[in-house]
Amino acid sequence: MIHKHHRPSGAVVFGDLDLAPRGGVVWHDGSVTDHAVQPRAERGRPRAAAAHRPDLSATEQILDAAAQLFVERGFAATSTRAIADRVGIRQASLYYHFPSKEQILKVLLMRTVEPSTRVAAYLDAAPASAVVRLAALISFDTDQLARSAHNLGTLYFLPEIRNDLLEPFRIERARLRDTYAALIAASVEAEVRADLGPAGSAGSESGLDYLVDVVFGLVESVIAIRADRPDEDADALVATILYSCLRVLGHDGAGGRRITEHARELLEARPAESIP
Amino acid sequence: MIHKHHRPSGAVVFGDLDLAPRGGVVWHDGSVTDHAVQPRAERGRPRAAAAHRPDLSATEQILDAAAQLFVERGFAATSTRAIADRVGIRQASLYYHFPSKEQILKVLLMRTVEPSTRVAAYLDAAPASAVVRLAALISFDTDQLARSAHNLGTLYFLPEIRNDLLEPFRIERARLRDTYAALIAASVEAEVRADLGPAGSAGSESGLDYLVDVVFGLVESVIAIRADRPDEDADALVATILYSCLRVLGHDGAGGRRITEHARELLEARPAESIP
DNA sequence: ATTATCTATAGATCTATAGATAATGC
DNA sequence: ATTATCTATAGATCTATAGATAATGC
Repeated sequence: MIHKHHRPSGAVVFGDLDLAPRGGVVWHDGSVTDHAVQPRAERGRPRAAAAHRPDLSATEQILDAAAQLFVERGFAATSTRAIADRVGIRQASLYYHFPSKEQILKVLLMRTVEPSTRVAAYLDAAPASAVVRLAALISFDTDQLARSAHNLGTLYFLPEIRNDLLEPFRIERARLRDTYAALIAASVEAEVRADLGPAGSAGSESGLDYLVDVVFGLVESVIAIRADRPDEDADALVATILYSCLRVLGHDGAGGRRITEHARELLEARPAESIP
Repeated sequence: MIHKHHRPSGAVVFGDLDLAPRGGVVWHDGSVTDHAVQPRAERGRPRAAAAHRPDLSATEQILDAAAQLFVERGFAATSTRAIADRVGIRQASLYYHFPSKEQILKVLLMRTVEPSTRVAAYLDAAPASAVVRLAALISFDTDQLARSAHNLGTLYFLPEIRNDLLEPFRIERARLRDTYAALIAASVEAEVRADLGPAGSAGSESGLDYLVDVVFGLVESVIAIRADRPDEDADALVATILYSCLRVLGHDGAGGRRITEHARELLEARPAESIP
């Protein structure tokens, strides 16, 4: 069954697809095709107040304001009024660009995870050993989280990510985790594998699964660290996390340094279409 | 200046101290002295519905219901109505036991962190090497988080923990982190210390600080892991996290196993007053 | 004519307080 | 008399929709 629902000022919800005329197209997977990231031309009724970020399109201004507020106060505690105030428009004007508050969150989440899944897809079949590809993924992913605009990774921890609307995000995220799992399985040193006990009675929980959890947790720890102390040196933090991941898997000393170096080269060598 | 404010049914806010007659005393640090954890006697007007958990005092019933909901939906998205419904009382009746929704969260947070700070205080001066004491702390703390009632550790990631009222909780947590930092500084193997570069130009950020972040992050990763897959084997997860922390600090192989074993003994040997 | 805003508001919350009430305890 | 509930409600939100309006574009 297809729902068609005309919005007051032209925005249309048609099946999975939400259209928002000027703001671009909000697809069912939450991505936005925005034809105007550049400063909005002076179409439509003028705003009551001047834009705070006139360098961005209205849609981008909303996403930016919402990102700050969702990170700072959480989703439920951020009113559409607060978002609009920060943008410099009236609360109701948000709904010309997005069909709901949830959709704003969805777009932010999809954008945040997309670069990592893209790089993960490239690394899945890249010409290097598993552990080097894993190191490249850890490095890219951690760096991404360490430098994201308003520490957007924080959004991953919002209780609202369990909302039905956000399933596409959770699926993307699970795919990323799968790539990690495959690379980790092929990267663990024999000594560590032995230490982890019941070596995976194929199917059920193996020691390896916990190791995947730990590495994934280590990568994401950058989010909480940034939240606690925003002024940390991103480079040093990212390096320490990669170093720690490699040690956990049994790669230390000169071996670890060689892997790190190759990972850096692999990332620099990747083709343009895998670069977000 | 002292504020005194009589609540409708006898609850009184007096300076920092909130009194709630039957529910016990809610102290300014958020702890509760509850004189009735046991099934509430049949005082007062009867409830419209039967209690779902008649084995607990009313205050404990509220804390339990709120814990579930805060973890599941977050703080802002949980209404006092929803908490009351789950307890089986009317929304307004909550306010006989707690002066505000924030206070409920505060009590939950203080209770969650208290056992770890208590053990940390004991380990600070316990008769064992720094690395063994650190391993004991990691083990206890992780285990605590892995087994808490409704994965209460999740509350640490709520955006609301920045509320002024919750400063005592943040202070407790910072003290715990300080213990970690001191023990880690004394536990890092020389090789790792050297790898971490600029060996701490006393005062500013040293490589060691990032290592503390990483270990703290590793311990807390148990929260996110439980949230993702609630059925994981807590023992195996805790063991893997401890194992990983030790490897990160340079303690692997037989040395690591020896530390783990001693840490277990140290925890079992601790005096009764440090046992929550 | 199209676009992007605006004003106004319906309807549904939500927190906390006021004060009544139905038990038990003394 | 004390305790622990209840009913009722004030007042402040908050999301989303309806429809008017002030620009530009053709």
